[in-house]
Amino acid sequence: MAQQQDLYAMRHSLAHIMATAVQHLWPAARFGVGPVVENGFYYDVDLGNTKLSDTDLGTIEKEMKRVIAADAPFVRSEKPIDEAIGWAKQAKQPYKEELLNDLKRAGTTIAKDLDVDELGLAADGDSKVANVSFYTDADFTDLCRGPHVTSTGKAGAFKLLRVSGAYWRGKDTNPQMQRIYGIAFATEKELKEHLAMLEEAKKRDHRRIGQELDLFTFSDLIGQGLPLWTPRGTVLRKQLDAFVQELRDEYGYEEVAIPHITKKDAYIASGHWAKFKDELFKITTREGHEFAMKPMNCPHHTQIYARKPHSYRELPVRFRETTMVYRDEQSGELAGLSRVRSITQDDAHVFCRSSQIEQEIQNIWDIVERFWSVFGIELTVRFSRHDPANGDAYIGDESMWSDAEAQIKTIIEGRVDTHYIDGLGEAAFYGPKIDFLGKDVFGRQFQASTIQLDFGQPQGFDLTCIDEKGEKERIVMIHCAINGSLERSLVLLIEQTAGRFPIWLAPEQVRIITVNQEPATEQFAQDMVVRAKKLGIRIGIDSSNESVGKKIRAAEIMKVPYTVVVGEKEIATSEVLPRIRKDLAVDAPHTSKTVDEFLKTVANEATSRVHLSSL
RNA sequence: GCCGAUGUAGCUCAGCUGGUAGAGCAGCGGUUUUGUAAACCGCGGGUCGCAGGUUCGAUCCCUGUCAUCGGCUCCA
Repeated sequence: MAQQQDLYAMRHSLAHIMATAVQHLWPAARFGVGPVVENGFYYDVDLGNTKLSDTDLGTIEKEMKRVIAADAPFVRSEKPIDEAIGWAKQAKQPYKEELLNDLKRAGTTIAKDLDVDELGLAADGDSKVANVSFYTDADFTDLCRGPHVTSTGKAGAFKLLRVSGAYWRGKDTNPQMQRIYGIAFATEKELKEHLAMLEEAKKRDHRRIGQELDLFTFSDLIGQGLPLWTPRGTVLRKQLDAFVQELRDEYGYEEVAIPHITKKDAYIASGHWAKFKDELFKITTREGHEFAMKPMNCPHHTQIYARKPHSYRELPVRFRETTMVYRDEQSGELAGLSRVRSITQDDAHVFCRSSQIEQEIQNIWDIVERFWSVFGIELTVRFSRHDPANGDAYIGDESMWSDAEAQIKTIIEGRVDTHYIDGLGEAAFYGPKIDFLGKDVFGRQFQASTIQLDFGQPQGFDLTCIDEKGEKERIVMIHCAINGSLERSLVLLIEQTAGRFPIWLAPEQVRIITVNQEPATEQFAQDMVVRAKKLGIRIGIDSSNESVGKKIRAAEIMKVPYTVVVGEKEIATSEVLPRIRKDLAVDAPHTSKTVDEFLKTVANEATSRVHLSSL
């Protein structure tokens, strides 16, 4: 614990040292905030027209090393708030001045967009700020609560990684500052280890593996954020989806199918038009009607529900469909498969009575758990609730929201106790959500599975059932996606496995390698393929005129689970000695089997959805 | 969309401050008939992302544009 605090102080101190260096190099620099983040720190600076590029990082690092070598002490001081504001004015630090003014006005129970750590609060929990604290090192003084190391020489090992734009206080209507990022550790050794780990992470990047294993591609001609799935990648998608369908079938979901466009009217009724009209791909027909590519499936599904009256006895009605939706995301947000414009949702909608909400959510959560546990992937639960301070962003009244959220909270706490993130302001505009967050190989978090409660669309589309008294009753909708999107699932899956997919997922499960090109060998291999295909095994042959060693290597690189070399020996004995991919071979010795035995084993494994081989 | 960086063969990359491009792997052809992570020889392949401009001449300099990467913002 003490060590963690030390590291925090080091990183925080490095942020100040970096600011010191920046001030030396660009005396007119105006500073924003400079907090500690995971593995390091950053500082937001405004250098006017000077734009930093990566080459400036070296210059800043050099100056930082000079500041560190001087080993200047960090000195704490305190000023009354008004005096502090005067200081900021005099020092020509408008951003600090703004923060101090906010602090004076709002006290310590400050607006949430203020970074508390960055403010020089002298006393915690006091609603009226009397004094604020400052830290000075060398010739740089900054508003800051601390703590810091005692002197600049004790700041530890660091490296500046990058510079990027960042809006002042996170608002895109504010001026953009330059954010300089660094990582820092107590020792050089730990720093090196972290850098090595980042290099390792790059090798698992789904974009790289997607290319190496030939899973998907992008084309400038087709467009940004529109992945094209190769035969191998398509196998992965189909298998994932089949798994979800299988799970959902157990819980009474029925498959439906809808067109990919719709009239704009559907989104006006759902409420999406008002909020998301700029993010729709719009289509104007030759007769001047406005259509849009569907950005979600709920309005379509509501109309399937609404085709006829429903008795309360039929409820819950559960529709599922895996289909693409299209969203015109801003170009700068697109990234590999984790953010795309054509999103494959394994979407489902439950139409039910209020009294059925809890059971339905529990069932969905069961599916989510059963799905992800097969891959050994643990997701973080987030309770995504509305922000009462931002009422305009949501439909419905406050009491509806607080009731729904209370219900969801009880469910969450019943399942994970306190192990969830409180997502204030993360709700959908129509209702609270339970989101399941995954992390990519670089630690970037994004939503995968999601369960969403919706009171808005049943109203917008006037969805009802006939209750026990023969009267119309307003129903509730639950939206859920287990994968979230197949694209995002594949990010998690590819990076988790580094492309070493379990057998049931592997695009190519068995590869036959011929020793020579004799007709008898070819024939033996072909026979094996025919038998394998009958068992539903995905099998390939490499009968190219290359050495066995080279062909083995090629199969290894493609992470094929089973490689079988066939030649005179196999023809003579009708037995094969399968080579098993290393990660699968842990508890599966390489032993000879007859061809039929071998293929049967593979076929069993291919349906069992277990990770490890039991051959 | 905003800030910064990058864009050379299918892939990974080289190309010295302007004189129209190279390597390895992959591919194709041949020799070889191969036994569990790279046989040997040869060949083809690039309007240097695209479009303008400057210049006698542009992969290299300038402008625009498209795409990728890292952040910011956004995410039904």
